[in-house]
Amino acid sequence: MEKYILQNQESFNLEHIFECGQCFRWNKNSDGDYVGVINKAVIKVKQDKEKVIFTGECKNSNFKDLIRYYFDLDTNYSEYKEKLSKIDNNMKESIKFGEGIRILKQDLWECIISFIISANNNIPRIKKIIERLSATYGEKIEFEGLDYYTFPTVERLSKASVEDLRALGLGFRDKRIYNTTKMILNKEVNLEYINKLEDTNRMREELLKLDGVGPKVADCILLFALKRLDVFPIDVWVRRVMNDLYIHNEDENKVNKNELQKLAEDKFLGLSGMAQQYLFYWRRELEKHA
DNA sequence: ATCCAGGGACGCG
DNA sequence: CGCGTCCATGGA
Repeated sequence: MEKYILQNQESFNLEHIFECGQCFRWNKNSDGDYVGVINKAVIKVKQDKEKVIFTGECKNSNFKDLIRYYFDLDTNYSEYKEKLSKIDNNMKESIKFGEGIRILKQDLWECIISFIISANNNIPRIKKIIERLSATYGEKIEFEGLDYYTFPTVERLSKASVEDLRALGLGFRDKRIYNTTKMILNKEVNLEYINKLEDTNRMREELLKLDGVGPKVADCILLFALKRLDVFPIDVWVRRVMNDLYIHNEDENKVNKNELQKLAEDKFLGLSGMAQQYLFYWRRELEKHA
């Protein structure tokens, strides 16, 4: 059993990190700890007061390095928060609410499949589908007496037929997952190449070739797997909160997407992805508890 | 029953 | 190009 402890880590709150919509495979247990799977490692995270304790099984890589990389611990989020807080009171409020958010560095392949599944779907169901996908095509790992599953590899998932996928409850997304898996397998779209690209728009261009990846899904992948903080994924929640705060259109559904994209770009100065996370979490949590 | 969910593909003008 | 429509599924 590996162990790593953080003391007085700035900007780190488990609820904020795991409930802000960026990831789907972390679940809170009865003790309030979160357990999740990163690559081939099952990790448990416990937070009390000024301490964060990571424990887990990790065979293929250095435990501490994996944690520091995945949780983006070498980035100072206080600087982001300071910059964004200066913009207006809305940002100040949303950051106060989600002060412990960090952008996880998620695996590109897993992120692509996960967000294709997210299309016209809700978060609890997205999580269930990804679990079924992992339990069926992933690798079983035992941890503290429970079974966990790695996210399936490209090779493994490529063995699934459209019908196999449909049986997992994917709905109309079955064909998209099937096609995208094939395109990645045969390097029609090369993930290693995308990972090496510098330019955000070149990256997006490549991602948009994949079946089921449109503007919103591409931006989520850019933000959550490729660390592009200058993108602004617009979903129903972001549209809602942006309309409430800045646009005040009678019908939020009629807010023009391009206009909204430009507004975010101008307002959030290269940190629109961070702003999007604070706003999304803030608006969605308030609605939950309303 | 009807609506909605972290949208995208497709066809049309 | 911009816009409407359809797409499976399950929970509210």
